[in-house]
Amino acid sequence: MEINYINCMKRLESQEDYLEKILQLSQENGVVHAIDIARGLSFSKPSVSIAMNKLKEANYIEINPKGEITLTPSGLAIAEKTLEKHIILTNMLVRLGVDEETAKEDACRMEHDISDKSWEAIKKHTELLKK
Amino acid sequence: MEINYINCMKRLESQEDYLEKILQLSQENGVVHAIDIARGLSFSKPSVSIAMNKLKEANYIEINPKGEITLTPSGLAIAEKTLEKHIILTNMLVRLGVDEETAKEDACRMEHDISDKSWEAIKKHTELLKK
DNA sequence: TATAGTAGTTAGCGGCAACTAACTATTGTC
DNA sequence: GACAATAGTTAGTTGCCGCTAACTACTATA
Repeated sequence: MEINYINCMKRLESQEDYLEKILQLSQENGVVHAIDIARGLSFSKPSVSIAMNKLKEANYIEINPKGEITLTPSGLAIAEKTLEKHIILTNMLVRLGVDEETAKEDACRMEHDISDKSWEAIKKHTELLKK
Repeated sequence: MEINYINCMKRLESQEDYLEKILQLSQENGVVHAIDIARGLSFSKPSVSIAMNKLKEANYIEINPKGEITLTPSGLAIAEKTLEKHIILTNMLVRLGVDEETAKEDACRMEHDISDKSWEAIKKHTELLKK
């Protein structure tokens, strides 16, 4: 098999992790502060502070004067897709016989690597399986 | 679903890429030099030179005075596993309807993220499919 | 009201892994 | 033998993304 190594580069996956966490926290608690993200991801406050500024610059989140963080439509789109990937990949692995712990860890990394094209194919397949 | 973000950290994936490429080149051409790797991965010579020293330090490769690079048993083990993941993941995606180009690109990233446990499960599943 | 705790920021650091520029050493050809 | 091409190395840079230390600002309580 011929293997093409070009375009193997990772996208900015830390951003996806942050956005996914913001979505998850907003679903659980409503309001999201930087400190919640730091606790949720086990990162330091400065790491989160800097990451939030980058996400704001990229127009993925908004931060009001109270420090409340909300996803913009484009940020929400990424967060939802990433979270969905996380959940479905975990389920896929569990169905294959992988223990939940390991499945979650692997899904957490793989969720950043799957192109939209492959993602659509996987989703279609899991929907077929449900029937 | 409860999601655990701890232990989401990547392993050293550039090393796996290098080892995989060395195996592939040795299968194709026999002898492998740093320059072949640089061309194969579209990396600069210095990048490869430094990476080779690290792989040598880690006892994954040996480099003779002529500059010929060979995999040690431990390096070969990683290379074979990574290459196998690459191929099987690509095939999986293609079977799901993803075009070959995209499948290869995605497999190239995902191959580094799958734990041994999940990998065994995936392999078992693909072997079942063959029957 | 003084003091302590909480949230967020700024400055500076370290590891990883790519890069360019510029060097050395070897090989091969006229 | 000289000169060019090829292979590899060294030095220094960049970007990403964590970190700690130390600061500010707000809040809440004795």
